[in-house]
Amino acid sequence: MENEVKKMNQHWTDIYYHLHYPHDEKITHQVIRILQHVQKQPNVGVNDIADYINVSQNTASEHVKRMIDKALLKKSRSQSDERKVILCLTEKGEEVLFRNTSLDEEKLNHIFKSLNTEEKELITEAFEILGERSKQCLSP
Amino acid sequence: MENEVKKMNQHWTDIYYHLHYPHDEKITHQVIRILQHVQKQPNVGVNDIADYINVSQNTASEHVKRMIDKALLKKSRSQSDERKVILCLTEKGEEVLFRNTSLDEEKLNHIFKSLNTEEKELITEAFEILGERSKQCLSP
DNA sequence: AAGATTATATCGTTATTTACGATGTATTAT
DNA sequence: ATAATACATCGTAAATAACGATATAATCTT
Repeated sequence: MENEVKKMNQHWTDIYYHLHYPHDEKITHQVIRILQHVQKQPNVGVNDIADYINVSQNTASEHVKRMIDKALLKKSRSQSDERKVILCLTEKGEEVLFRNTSLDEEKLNHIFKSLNTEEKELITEAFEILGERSKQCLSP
Repeated sequence: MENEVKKMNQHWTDIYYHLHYPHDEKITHQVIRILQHVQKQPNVGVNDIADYINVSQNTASEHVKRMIDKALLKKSRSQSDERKVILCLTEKGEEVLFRNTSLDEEKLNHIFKSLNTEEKELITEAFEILGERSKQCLSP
């Protein structure tokens, strides 16, 4: 059981290493993590980011500012509370996040073409199950 | 088919978002990528890194220097050619890479416990297949 | 053996990033 | 009216990242 998990992680990192996009942009982990958080959680504000990446509020604010300057994020205010900022990804933000966390669709397609129907179904279903179950874990 | 791939990427990012370790260290993408490359490829030297992350040779050399200072990498020289540096990960390097690219074993274990035997086998096999096939793609 | 090539290292420099404490400014709550 | 909340900005400090130029040592070529 323990072992299954370790092997799976082995495959997980192999898959990412071989199938990720060539990420040529110079981007930090913090920025990626902010993009992820904004994409996956609703109504993320500056303080949520500070908590999530574990920095002070002003630092988070500056991250957000820089990311808006780079057109990765858009900012609006909550209707119910005008103090609160609501962030969302710009198209560019989506794209940068995609290129830095997803698998290369071309390569994936290539692999899928080499699989038989049974294997394809197997993989599709495995990811469906794991994707759903992961959401039920406590959010990070 | 195209659609299968897109859905899979959706699950891929969901899984990572929900199951990654809380990475508290401030680390750049470049450093992670260097760690990955050194771990997954044999006999990586300074120039290999420069090519891989697309920077000039001196920049790569300085990355390596900083990473050695931080005890993420170890350096030795090739026996057959004393000019060539051979890099490998220190234990700390392995650990940092693990915490920044793998899935949280505890969370994975928790999920595995909630799966029935059939689902477990499904997932295990899916990752085995995908892990193997990904290695046959052209290396990045 | 001299010169060229290769692999890496170092230096000087520049720009950007990252983070924090302190302080300021709206907006909402009491 | 005052306090609390959510965010923004300023000043500052340290680290990072990148490059061109130059240096060094090992290996290859002729």
